[in-house]
Amino acid sequence: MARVPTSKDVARIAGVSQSTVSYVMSGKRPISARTRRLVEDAMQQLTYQPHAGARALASQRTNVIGLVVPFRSEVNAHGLMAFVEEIALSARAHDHDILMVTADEGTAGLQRLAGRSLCDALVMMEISTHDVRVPVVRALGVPALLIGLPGDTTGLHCVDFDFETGATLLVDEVADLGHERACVLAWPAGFAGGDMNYVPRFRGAAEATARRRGVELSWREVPRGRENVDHVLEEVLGGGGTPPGLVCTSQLSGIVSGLQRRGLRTGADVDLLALTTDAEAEAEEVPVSGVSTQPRDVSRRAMRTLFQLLDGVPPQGAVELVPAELTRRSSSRRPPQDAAAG
Amino acid sequence: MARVPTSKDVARIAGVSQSTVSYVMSGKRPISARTRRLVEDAMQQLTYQPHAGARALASQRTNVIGLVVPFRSEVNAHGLMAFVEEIALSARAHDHDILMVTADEGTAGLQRLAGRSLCDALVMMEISTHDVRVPVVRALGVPALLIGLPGDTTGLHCVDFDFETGATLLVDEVADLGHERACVLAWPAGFAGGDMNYVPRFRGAAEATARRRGVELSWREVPRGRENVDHVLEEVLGGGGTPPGLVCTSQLSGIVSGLQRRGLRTGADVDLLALTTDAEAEAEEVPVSGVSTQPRDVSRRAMRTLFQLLDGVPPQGAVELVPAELTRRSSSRRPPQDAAAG
DNA sequence: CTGTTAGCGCGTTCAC
DNA sequence: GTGAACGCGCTAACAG
Repeated sequence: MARVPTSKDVARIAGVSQSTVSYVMSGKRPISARTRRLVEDAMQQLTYQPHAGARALASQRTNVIGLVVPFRSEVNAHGLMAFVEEIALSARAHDHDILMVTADEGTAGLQRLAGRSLCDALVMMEISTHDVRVPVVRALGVPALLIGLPGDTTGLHCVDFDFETGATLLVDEVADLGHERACVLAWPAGFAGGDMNYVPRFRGAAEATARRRGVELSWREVPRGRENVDHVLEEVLGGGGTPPGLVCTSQLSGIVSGLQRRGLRTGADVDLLALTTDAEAEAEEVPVSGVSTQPRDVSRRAMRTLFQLLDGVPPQGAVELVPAELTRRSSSRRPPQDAAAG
Repeated sequence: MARVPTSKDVARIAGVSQSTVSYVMSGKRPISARTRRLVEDAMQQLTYQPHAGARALASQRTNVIGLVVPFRSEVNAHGLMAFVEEIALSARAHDHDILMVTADEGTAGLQRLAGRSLCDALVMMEISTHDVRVPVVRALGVPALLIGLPGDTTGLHCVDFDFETGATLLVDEVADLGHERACVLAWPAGFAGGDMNYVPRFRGAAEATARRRGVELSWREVPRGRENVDHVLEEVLGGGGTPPGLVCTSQLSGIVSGLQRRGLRTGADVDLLALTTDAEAEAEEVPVSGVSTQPRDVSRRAMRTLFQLLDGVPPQGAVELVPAELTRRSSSRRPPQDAAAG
């Protein structure tokens, strides 16, 4: 464990002054080719790396992004991992690192990260309508980016998936398939604390579209557990007659199993669409059609605007929605040409 | 965005010197009750928090642990999240934070974290037998803790699950159930890079136990995908007669579905045991018996010894294995009393 | 028990 | 185009 080389060592070996080394690194001043080579060679030779603490102290910038991770989230683990990985990758692409705090630290985590100057900016996910952390970040005055929409977005920067358009696409597809009835197998009542506003956003758009298309829409919350799934499916499908077009927003695999138990093949006996990630949709034995919530896209956009903020680019909008797209796989029939075109 | 208060401000308001403030915080010197109150009141009043960079510069300690996360891992996402969350929680319990780097940064990430003094120690997961990162951490001389065992553990500290005992428990259970044949539905050939030594460790112990118990053991690698699962199950179960006791080490849900497709009920028509996490085992419709790899336990032990290292406690052993336990759920019958006792 | 002082390693004015 | 000098906020010897 030999002593770590400092910029002073580099300067000595290169035969220049310490500040010259600094300018070679930052590029904030023109440096002659010869001097630059001398310095860079010295750095290589020593495998020099700047001390993060010293740099943070002098420059007031840590090159670290604080990320609040909701481990106890009810959304699927794969989706969460996708968010986090993509955020980490984006950060590295901008020469930043990620300091991770768990969401269950609540506001204390935020105050620590900001107050101790552990990071330059914050990223938070799973924002609820009345999220207690929101007023805190606002007051903190730290650059922040929220993934999800709080009720009041004033003074904030948010990125979220466009659930409204997602709902529209899904219900439109059900209508295009000729169904007179649609059923949304929806998030259970207390899902993720019961205060996620994408639920009413999705529902509002779904109902509006159903009205527009003359489709009868029923909204069924599906509690966890096999019995509950079976019970809801019995209510929805037990009456006989043509089953309604199904739109599933959570617990996809549980519902797919439930349909299997009833002897229904998705894409043949019943049309199933889902709001979920591509990965989850494709993991089912019969790949599921529907709208992807695109966690990676959302993360990328979030980080893009976050770095614009850090670079002093004037923010163009407080709220950014990632557009929804419908992907047809095998769990639903293909609509007739004319309907699809309409 | 007013100026952040410093310890100098605290000192001025408390009417003491800056170093006294420092000693109140660190407790490295006895402080009179009166002075302590003065200082703490001033801190409260200013909502003072020490500057992490400045502290790191002066103390040579960052209070940050670097964590290398293998996002692209083939092990299940839930298990990975459990590891990471538990590590984050343990870190906070010791007043440390987690700096996260992705495993695909390779050795570059390690050198950056260590070279720039971004953290005091490293935690790495998914260590393979000839992991290229291992010689690097060794050379770096940074306190490190590996979750998993490299081929050569000299000079390192490792924590892993006790796969040998796990295998023994599983095969013993199959024997206790009266089976003359056992079949391990094993990791596919190139799993996680094909160099994870828990595979041969598990296999060796499984085969030794089978020999000891007079059970005929077959080892079948199960490649991904429904067709592959079905194909292997056909080979294993197609011959008619009593099916062998099944031990599954990966792709549990795919295999459970495959058994379902063959009309076999686990726990009745066939005994199924698994090596997996409790969460995954209990997520199946018929909860699966077997041995849990205990990601949270492994993480906790890892962090415990890591902090002992950081606190200068002499390390008691280079390799620590988390003991295996068998949990009986519904996917396998209960062995007769006398056998279980044996 | 407390205050004084000298760094920690780097960024950034100034002079040259 | 370059170097000397100061400050960032905190810790830890050294005095008293």
